[in-house]
Amino acid sequence: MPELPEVETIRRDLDREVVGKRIKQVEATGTRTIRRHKSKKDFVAKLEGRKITGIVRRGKNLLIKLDGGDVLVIHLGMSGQLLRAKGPKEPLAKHTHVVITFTQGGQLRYIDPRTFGELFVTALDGVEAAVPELAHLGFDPLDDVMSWNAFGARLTARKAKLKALLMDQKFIAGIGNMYADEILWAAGLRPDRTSESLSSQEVRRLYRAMVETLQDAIKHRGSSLADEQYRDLFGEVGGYQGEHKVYDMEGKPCRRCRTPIVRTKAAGRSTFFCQQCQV
DNA sequence: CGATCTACCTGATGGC
DNA sequence: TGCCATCAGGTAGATC
Repeated sequence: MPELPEVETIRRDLDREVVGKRIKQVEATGTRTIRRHKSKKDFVAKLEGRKITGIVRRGKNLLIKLDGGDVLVIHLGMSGQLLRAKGPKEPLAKHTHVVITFTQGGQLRYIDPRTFGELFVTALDGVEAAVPELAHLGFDPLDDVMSWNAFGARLTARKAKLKALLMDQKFIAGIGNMYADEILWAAGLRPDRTSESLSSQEVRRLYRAMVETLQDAIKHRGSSLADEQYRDLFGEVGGYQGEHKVYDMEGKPCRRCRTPIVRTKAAGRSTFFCQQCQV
């Protein structure tokens, strides 16, 4: 569910809310969410007593830096939520898998119905190389600013369909199914265009569309769809779903040309686009 | 190398 | 009201 704008929104919330706090107690229910650890005990022991010193985002991953040299890596998968709770008296939501209680009071809770997400603690030193998912990440569309020429060269080096390429974390880090569609609409490019077929003008349009769409989505604190599964740290829904031009808009008139938005499959995923003004 | 499928899970939705 | 199929924001791994 959560893509770059949602993860970045949570990162900023965590930056304000938990940095500087010390972990008093950790409860983990079940083992699937912490599957990289050999035991629940091992996971808990690496967290208890540690102070949170900073929060970094790498693609869709959150890195919670701890004093003592470790880092808590969190990926929310399709349905993961990080929620702040005032204390243990607040009722536990169904599918709560990890509860972190701070010495200063308050809790951080991890909820995940589908359990595709995970949490693990590892050494901060060399983490980007040691964890394959981080080591293989491509450039960050917002942090790693590059020239249109450089972006075009990367596109030409790969000969993939644009939709698949935008979602490929090894190429660009952080874009998923929903924002890939929104970016391609903003760029006026069909999802099945191949990356090496773009004119220099189209390369510029794609780059601008990518940066502006993601920045705009962060400004609106991300997208919560009909199920309102995505929530920020405080349990609030995002606002960018109201700005969607194509995603989940099958049959609705295109905002540029009034042609009904169509739904297809691309890269194995539901894909929405305008047949008229995406070329 | 890229494209396509499967698996991992629970829950919501729509057709009958 | 129930049952079944399908779909869902992600990703890794197998296969062609």
